[in-house]
Amino acid sequence: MVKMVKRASRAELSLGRGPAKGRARRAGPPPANNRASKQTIRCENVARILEAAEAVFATKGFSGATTAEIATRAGIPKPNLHYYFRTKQALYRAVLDDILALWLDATASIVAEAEPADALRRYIEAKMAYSRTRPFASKVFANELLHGAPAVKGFLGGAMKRLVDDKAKVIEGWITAGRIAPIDPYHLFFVLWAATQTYADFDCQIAAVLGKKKLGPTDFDRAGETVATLILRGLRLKV
Amino acid sequence: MVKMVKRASRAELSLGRGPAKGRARRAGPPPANNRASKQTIRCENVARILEAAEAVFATKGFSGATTAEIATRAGIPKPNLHYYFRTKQALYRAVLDDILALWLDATASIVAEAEPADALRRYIEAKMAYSRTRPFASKVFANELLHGAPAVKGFLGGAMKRLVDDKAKVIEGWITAGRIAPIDPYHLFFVLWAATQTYADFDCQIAAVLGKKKLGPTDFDRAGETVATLILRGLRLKV
DNA sequence: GTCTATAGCGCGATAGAC
DNA sequence: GTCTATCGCGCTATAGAC
Repeated sequence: MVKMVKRASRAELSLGRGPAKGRARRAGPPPANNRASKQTIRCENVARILEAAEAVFATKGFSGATTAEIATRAGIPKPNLHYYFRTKQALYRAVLDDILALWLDATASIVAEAEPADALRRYIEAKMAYSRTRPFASKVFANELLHGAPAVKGFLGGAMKRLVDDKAKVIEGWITAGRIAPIDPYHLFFVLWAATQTYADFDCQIAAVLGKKKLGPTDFDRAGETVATLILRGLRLKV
Repeated sequence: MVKMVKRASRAELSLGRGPAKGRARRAGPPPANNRASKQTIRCENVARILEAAEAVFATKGFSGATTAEIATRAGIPKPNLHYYFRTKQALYRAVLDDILALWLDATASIVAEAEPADALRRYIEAKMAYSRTRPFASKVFANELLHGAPAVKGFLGGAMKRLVDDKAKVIEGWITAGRIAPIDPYHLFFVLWAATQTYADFDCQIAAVLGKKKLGPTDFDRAGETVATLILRGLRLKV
């Protein structure tokens, strides 16, 4: 199994969406004084490659994506891509690593002390916002899951399971306290994920059925409102 | 299976190859009538290829799938596959055609005269049953949508849109009659699709989070119960 | 660090004997 | 109708000049 590499340089890339979690910097050769511009170039190129790769992997899948297309989209020659990421597989892993961090963050509002209706509404809004602003991330993840999650199985059964176990306890606490109606907390999460991510993953189907060419902000607003209404009522909470 | 046989004859037509002379192939029941046995062999082979192709396309995606693997899984030599389906693309289209028919059938219970709670519960159970018994079909369709639905865009904006327009009117009728609480009928369908298909498409994620190796019948039962409960309560119906 | 040119090879598709 | 043997394209990845 390939070890995670080049994590350090990605910390400050993330395209300005949300605060980057503090990560250890690269433990490489000590930087000389006038390396600044070179490092900047490297960071910029890596960022552009990762952004291009996310888009191409999202629309073509892993096997359908070509390093040539990623390089073209990133505006760099193809061999340079292989200079920054030795293999297509390594580039894919790097893209996925970025996405996994996003996924863990979204549950932040689900805590025992919160008002259940507020917490769930905020969670749905946060997930729906990801679907709107980071559709490629959602699609790359969906594609990975569809094919059996070869690269993220460890994550799913590890960090992700622990997080959901934790949040499921919060939900159970709310049920025991009579603050929400009884429900299976795990399946509640599965439904929430599905209902929000479907607007990113299967946007073309939703747009086609709605008779539109593309989903717009109002579609996402209406979607979020519908999901929140169904779930809150479904837990016998005041909408 | 009946559908596959039907599709087989359609594939025969589209191939435009006339009947040719030859003899029986592998070991099996001796032919009572030359013509009939040839057709039987053709139907059987086409059915086996379609079944194998659905599984391989589901787990590998279109580009990740190889005709060699499909042929091996179907138990026939690779060139024979190209004899029945001239190109990989044509085989993929044939697999999709089978799946689209399934998708349209599922809404049968949603009719104005029905009791809303019964109709919706039956719909959820039907969709969940597809996720359990035809996971490959769901995955192939999901994969197609993820990549922008190049092969089924016409279907989505055509037959599928008309069907959903129709069923949405039924839902609206229920709302106007005060039989269910107000909701956007289109987004209700999107949530229902997402919540049920996620158990086929992303089964590995759900299994991993539940700490299991694979989803079993009881998982699907519990999932269906949770989805039905959330939706029925979400429409202020008695569970 | 950058990029041209190309090696190496897996894959879809076919020719042609049986 | 079946199957062996193979072709040629397009892809990942690299060697080596600048």
